[in-house]
This record gives sequence, C-alpha cells and structure tokens, in this order.
Amino acid sequence: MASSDWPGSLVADRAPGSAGALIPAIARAHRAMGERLLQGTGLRTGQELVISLLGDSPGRSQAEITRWLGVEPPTTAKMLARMERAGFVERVRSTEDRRVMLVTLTEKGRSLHHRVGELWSELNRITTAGLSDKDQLELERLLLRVLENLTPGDSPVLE
Amino acid sequence: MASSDWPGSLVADRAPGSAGALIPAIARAHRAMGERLLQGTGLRTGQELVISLLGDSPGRSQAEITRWLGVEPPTTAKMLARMERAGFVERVRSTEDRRVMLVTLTEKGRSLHHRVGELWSELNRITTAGLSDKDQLELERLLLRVLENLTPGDSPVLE
DNA sequence: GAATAATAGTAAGTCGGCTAATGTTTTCGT
DNA sequence: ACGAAAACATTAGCCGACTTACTATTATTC
Repeated sequence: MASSDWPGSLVADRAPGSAGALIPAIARAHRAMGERLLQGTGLRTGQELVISLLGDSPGRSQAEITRWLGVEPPTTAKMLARMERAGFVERVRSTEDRRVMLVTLTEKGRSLHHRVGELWSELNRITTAGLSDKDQLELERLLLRVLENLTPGDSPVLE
Repeated sequence: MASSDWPGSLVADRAPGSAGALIPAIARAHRAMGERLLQGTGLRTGQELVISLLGDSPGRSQAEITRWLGVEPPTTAKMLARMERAGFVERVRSTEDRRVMLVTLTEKGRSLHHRVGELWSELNRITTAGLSDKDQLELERLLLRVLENLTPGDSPVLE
C-alpha cells in the first residue's frame, strides 16, 4: 500500500505515456541520494560538478562553468559565491579580460576531487543497479532522445 | 558546436553508466517545458498537479496532497499558501479533526482543471515524441526501476 | 575615434524542494 | 483517565534554479 500509492497515483491513472510523470520524482530522488552521498564533504548537490570540472581543468571562468553545467549565469554566480565562502574555491578577476572571474580550487577543494569522482560513480551505480548493460545503454538512448525533445532550439541548424 | 558541448561533456567522459548524469538535465528541461506550457494560466510547475488532484477529488487535506505529490509537508504548505494567495484554492480548518486543513479549488481553480489535463498530455506528448509505443513502455519500465533504486526504505518489507 | 553592440558578472525577487524546530490536536497504551 | 506518542500544519532558513534588470568591460562598426 505504501509503495504504489505515491507517484503511482499519477502513473497508474494515465496508462500510456506516463513516463513524463516519473521525471520530477526521479529527479528528486536522485538529488536526495546525491545529497546523502555527499554528506561529510560539506558539498551540496551540484557543487560536486564544479569540483570535478575545476579539478580536471583549473582556472575556468564562470561563463565556462556556466556553459558546462548547462545552467543560467546567476545560478553559477550564487553557487560559486557560496563555495567561496565555504572555502572550496577562489575567484580572482582576470587581468587579461577584466570582466571575467577566474575560478580555481583551494587546497580544501582540491582534496575533494578524488572523493567526488568516487561518489559520482557510486551514485551512478546505485541509479542503474539491476540494469543489464543492454538496459543501461537503452536507458541512455531513450533519455538522450527525451532530452532532445525537451530542449528545442538548443540544437543548431545542421547535424 | 552548440549541441554537444553541454551536458555532453558529462556524458561523453564517463562512457558506461552515464545515465545518471542526464537526470538533472532532463529534470530541468522538463520543468522548463512545463513552465512554458503553463504560461497564461498563472500556475507554476507543480501547482498543476494540485489542480488536477483537487479537480478529481475535492476537499483533500494537505497531508493527503503531500503524500500524493510525494514531497515533504513544508513544500505543500508553502505552495498551497501561494496558490491560495493567487486565488486558485481555499483552505478551511476541518471541524472533524481540527488539525487538518481541507483544501478545495475556487471557481478560478476549477476553471483550469480541464486545461491542465490538456497541457499535461501535451507535455507528455512532447517528452516522448519520436518514441515508439514499445520504446515508451521500455522507458517507463527502466525509469520505474531507477526510481526504486533511488528510493530505498520507501518500499515496505514485503512485495 | 566615438557610438553601439556583445559579453561577463551581479542584484533582486520568485518558486520548488529540503531539514529542523515548534505548536496543536488526536490517538493510544497502560 | 491520564500521560506519552503520533499526526497535521507552520515557521525559519538553506540551496538550486529561473527571470528580469543593471553594471562594467571588451569588440565592432561606422
């Protein structure tokens, strides 16, 4: 009774094509699981991506980070401000182009790089647990298609 | 150049099992599309679910709505407070059990019920565009499994 | 070279979502 | 019956995300 009355209500009702109703639920669960795994690191969900990116290629501008995350500039600005306040990153104005803020990991941030990679793999493992390799590929294929469906205008003219 | 440098960065890197990286991206895109479709109604994403539920079965308590949405109580409380302020719902204290707040649609809210159903179908149509019926079922199956993977403890002991 | 456009970042305000803490009212167990 | 436990709702505060301004800088273009 407790396992199927939940977003099941949504799912059960509209028989075909109910995949859409699952998306917000999965997103919440995925975020919650990520948050759980990140406990102890001091990071919040989403920030681990910044650690990962800057760990691999330091000194990126906020604009680059923004594009890489696929979010809007204010989202990045706020997150980085918090991460700076928490001591994970440092931001310095570029001397070449005084509009840009170059972001680098602090020692504290750098020390989390490896752990973040592990946790990320762990999250992926949990997410796709019980799915065969074939299922995983199938899932990726379908999700990519869904993502394309939901981001019109993001695709350039050709290709 | 613009289509593959985006969460593609995440996807391309970690070859197998990268489905997890797609989830937040899809969730954002799905929400954005929903927001777009809801334009003109005055509703924000998530609120349409309340309209839909209360339209089908009026006079539910916030706790019921909370369980149905699958979120935490404060989320529901805040959302309903906004929806009440916007004139979509009304909340009255139950006389039978004075702890509960019974929520009903106002005329304004009720007038959106049908439209919300249409928009919801439309969103589902957009989301699964280009997928065969078989693919849609496959996607649902995989997503349900992922949801189960990500919500441990949500499942009772048996079944 | 000066006016204009494009780019980088910030500020303010809104919303969905969460946790933790609090207050009320029922319900339950002894 | 009475005190403890459970259930309903709210408040406060945080984070990620978005839109809509707005500032500062660099590029363009006439």
